[in-house]
Amino acid sequence: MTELQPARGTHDLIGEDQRRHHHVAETARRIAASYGFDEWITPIFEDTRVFSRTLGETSDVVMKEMYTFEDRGGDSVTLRPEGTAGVCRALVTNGLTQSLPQKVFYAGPMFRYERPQKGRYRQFHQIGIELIGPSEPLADAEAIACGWDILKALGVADDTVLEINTLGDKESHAAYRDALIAYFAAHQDKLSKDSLTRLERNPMRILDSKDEGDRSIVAGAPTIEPYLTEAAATFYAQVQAYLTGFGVPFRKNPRIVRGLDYYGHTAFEFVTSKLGAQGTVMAGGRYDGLVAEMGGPRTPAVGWAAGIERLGMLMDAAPPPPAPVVVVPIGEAAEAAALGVLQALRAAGIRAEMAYRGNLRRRMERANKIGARATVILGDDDIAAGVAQVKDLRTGTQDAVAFAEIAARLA
RNA sequence: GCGGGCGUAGCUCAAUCGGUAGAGCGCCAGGUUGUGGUCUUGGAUGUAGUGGGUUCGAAACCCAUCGCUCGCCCCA
Repeated sequence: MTELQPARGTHDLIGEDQRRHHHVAETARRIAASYGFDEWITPIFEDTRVFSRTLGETSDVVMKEMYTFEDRGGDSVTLRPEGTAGVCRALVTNGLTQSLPQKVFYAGPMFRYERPQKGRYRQFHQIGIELIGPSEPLADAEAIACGWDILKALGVADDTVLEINTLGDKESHAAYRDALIAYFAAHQDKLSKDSLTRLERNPMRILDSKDEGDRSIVAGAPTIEPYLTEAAATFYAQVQAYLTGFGVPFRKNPRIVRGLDYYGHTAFEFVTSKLGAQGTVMAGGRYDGLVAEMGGPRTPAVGWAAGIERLGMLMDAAPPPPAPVVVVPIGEAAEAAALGVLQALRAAGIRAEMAYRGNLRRRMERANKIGARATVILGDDDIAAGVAQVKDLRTGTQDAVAFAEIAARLA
């Protein structure tokens, strides 16, 4: 490969791509702020243990998907594969476990070493929120409502459905897990090869197998509800009641699972059918066990994360940048006067550009091409008279405006 | 990590059976050196992803490699 290319799974965000990206992040930031979330900016790389600790031993495979390397001092660091672990680490290292609740919003790049697919990259970007402290089911519903509002504001809510499930508390979860293993073990002969290995290392994952044959077996598998303790069942019912109270439509999906131990109770995903196999657009749940694994006191928390690229692909179009005003001097003498006009426009908050080169016709063409809404044409006669020709490129009308009034005229 | 499809101009894409590469758009310049959009005339651009092989001859066939894409695995 002689020509330089972006590294595999990375991409440049330019033009429309950048605008979509920015619009997703800004919209999320604004709406999260209205819910009382403050933005945290945590490091893009962390001590590898920040992630390995939370991922536990399920994950000799998972470790292979992280960007982990030794720095020059011999310490193992990892480019963050997700946002929650870093936020929990920051909560602990900043002593904020004494100041709960903390309502955190974040946005930024994440890194996973995997095979790129539609909406799935090695460097990608996520937005997310974490509501740390409350153990009440109202917090779960509020986090979800915030996510729903963001999807609505982005115009993607119509193509998206919220699916919720409960993972129960420890007791419920253990009982359900045993029941599932017993069920699938009884159907071992009909399970796919992949699911047989799942049965060994991560039986819950059989529930979202994509294999045709597995699906019919999964269809008959037990759901968690009969195994819920009374407390867990009540919690789940309350989450649903609050969601209804917030006006968030949802569908129960007993097949939603989470791989790691620190998850419990609520698990949810916003799903679209418009992105092929990568249909989950926002996912989250309650993780009361994570802060403790980070070395802090046991602290309840709930949150979600969403891929900016995926949301950007679902959006109709990003709002276009404001149309500029172009200042067009005719001749060298006029250029000096044009600089003053240009800066006056900018000072008034108007997006203004200078037409650098070519004859008048060329400069007008240029202005038109970049989508200018108006041009301010400055000739020697005009300058002598203290005016400029302000031409509206949409209507084609043009008239002389005194220097001092140009900015107000174009505001 | 595994499997399918694809890779030709800045972009979107053509080219019969293997005979030495084209269109549209865009770009640049002129028609019009004080007025854009429409019109019109002309112009530039390709290491055919890369490397190897078969052949008198390869964009086309074969192998490898890189990248993109769709799916699987995984999904914190």
